Amino acid sequence: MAVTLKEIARIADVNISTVSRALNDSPLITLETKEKILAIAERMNYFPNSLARGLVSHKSETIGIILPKIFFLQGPFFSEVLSGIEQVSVKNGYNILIASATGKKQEKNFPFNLTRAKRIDGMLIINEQQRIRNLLALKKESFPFVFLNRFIKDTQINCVASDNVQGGHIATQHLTRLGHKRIAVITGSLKMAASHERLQGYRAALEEAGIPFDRRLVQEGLFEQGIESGVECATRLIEQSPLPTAIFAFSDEIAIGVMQVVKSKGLKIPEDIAIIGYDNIEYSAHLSPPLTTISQNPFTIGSASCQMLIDILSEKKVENNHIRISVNLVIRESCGYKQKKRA
Amino acid sequence: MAVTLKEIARIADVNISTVSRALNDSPLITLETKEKILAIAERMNYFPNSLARGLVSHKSETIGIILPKIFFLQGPFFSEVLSGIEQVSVKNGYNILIASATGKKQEKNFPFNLTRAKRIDGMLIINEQQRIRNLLALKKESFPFVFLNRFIKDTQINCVASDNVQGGHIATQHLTRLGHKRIAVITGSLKMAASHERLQGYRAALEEAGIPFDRRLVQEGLFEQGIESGVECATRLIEQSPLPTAIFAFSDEIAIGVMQVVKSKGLKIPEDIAIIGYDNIEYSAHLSPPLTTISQNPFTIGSASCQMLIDILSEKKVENNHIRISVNLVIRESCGYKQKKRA
DNA sequence: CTGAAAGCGCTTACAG
DNA sequence: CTGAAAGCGCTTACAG
Repeated sequence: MAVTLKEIARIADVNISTVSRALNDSPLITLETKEKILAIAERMNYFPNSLARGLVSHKSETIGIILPKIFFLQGPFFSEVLSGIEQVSVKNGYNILIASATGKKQEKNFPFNLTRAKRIDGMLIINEQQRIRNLLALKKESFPFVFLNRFIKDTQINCVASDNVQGGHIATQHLTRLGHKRIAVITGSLKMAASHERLQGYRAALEEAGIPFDRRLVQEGLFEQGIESGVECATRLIEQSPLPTAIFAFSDEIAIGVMQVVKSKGLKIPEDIAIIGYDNIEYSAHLSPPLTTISQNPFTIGSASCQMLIDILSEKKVENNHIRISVNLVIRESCGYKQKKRA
Repeated sequence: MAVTLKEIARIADVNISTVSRALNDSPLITLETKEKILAIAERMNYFPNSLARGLVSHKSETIGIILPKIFFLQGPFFSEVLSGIEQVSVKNGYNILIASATGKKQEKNFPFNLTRAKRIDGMLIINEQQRIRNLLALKKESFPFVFLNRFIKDTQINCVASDNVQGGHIATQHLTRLGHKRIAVITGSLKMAASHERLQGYRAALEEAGIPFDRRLVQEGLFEQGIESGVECATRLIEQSPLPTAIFAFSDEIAIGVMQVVKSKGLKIPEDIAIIGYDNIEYSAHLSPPLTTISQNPFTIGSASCQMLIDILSEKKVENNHIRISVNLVIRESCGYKQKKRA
């Protein structure tokens, strides 16, 4: 029923190894036989059984994407990362297998359930919480992988991540340059490396501007809570006196919550309080006032990590295995850039 | 190097077929030998080579997800669908392979490149534009698949989709019940079935309310353009006289654009013009005024379709192979529900 | 350049 | 209940 090498060999009246050579562009075959065989294969709609092929070649031509939790799939950030991965993988003839590390069984068996099943050639791990122990197990098996969205100190481990330190830095610098001195910050969970790194950039920028760090201006929010979290934290900040003159939110969604609180108190943005966000979500340009923010490049995180993995799989030299993806400052109106310039 | 049945058999001092039986819970084995073998397998961190297993069992335990374009990955809708698929597939021990139908080669070879490669057992096709011809080819190969997010008339083809007719209907009905007679509508591309179906619901609701259909109140927008498209179409609508008293946008993003235009003209929402959206994106609750909208259930679309496919793969009876996922009306303030009730 | 054979790591009838 | 053998559909040394 299924079209196999055997079937094609029978029709072409050659051995199956000859058919295999024709299909694999082997030099060990005359152009004539090759063309005859390819014509037959095409006519029969032949496609190789990738299981059989993989069993002998030890390659599946598939990249595994390891996700922490399903909820990570939500939000435009991950979608963009996935798009980047997808573009590079398709271009290089690789398939993508989504393997969530969710569930007790999966977690217990990770990574052997994946490395030994031979279904994937390498993996891209998107997992803030991934236990280092697991990564070392992978390393010991010398299974190719790239860790996304967070840097591991171990230089043996390949990483691609957004430059959060830079992001925290340029956002804060933008505010200090506009003359702000009391700059509050609303982080994501302090369990996440991203929060710490951005905070590090924030402190560096303060120091450069000669502004002492004030712990009371730091509120710990939650990325998952988004707007709600922004409302809560901003409410606490607004009770302080003197008021902060600027608030740096570690996500645009948090910033949206902040804007709601600030406006509801009758304060003007940016005149009374400047606000800067992080992520440049689509809606941020349509807020009132349009939100100044940091734009990450999730697509590039995806494409760069996938390219690195494919380079490793094809045994190309990888010059730099700790790639930091730059972020950009997107200036709109919530920090009053234009106004100050004119003044 | 790799742990195989052979290796385990050698250590347990039995034949590899006995090892296979132990691992596969076969009744043809004594509890004693089974336990001995399982202990060894666990200690050695054995996991079966899924390629070899699949080659003989003719099952890959993998579900393919076919996407039209990478850009489809963006937006919360698809992410939710994917989450639903993921939850059901993980629970049933299935992996997910993402196979984009993008690229000339892929498009030309679809679906044989997938069905014949034996990498997947069935597929979920998320593809508004997917050519019917391809679906028939799949059907002819009797390859299991479910078509998502659109209904195909052919009852032989399994479909799971949002009830767009219902959505168009209840949104419009909400407006007619509030007394509106001039209800404009901004669709998505009329090339998309979703637009037509919602329009069908819109017309049905008008008819029920005894309101004649007026072609001039229908503007064709573009889902991809979102806010921009809403701005454009609303601008055209606002030039009409008499003005529509309500605007039904086929996406929340379009509705956001509409709100901007309406406000910029000095018109009040909902007093001068009521606005209703579609999708219930996260931000819609935080607009001013909060947007009344239709919420779809993308997670359920994903989980229901995946369950249907798995039922088919496990040869369970599928009672209904055309599943329509209901939508809900989310009443907020942009149509002035509360106000009218009080008045 | 082509063919015959071995083998990738499994499962599953077939003997016993 | 266990083992020996065949076979899934390929690739790739080894002969010729």
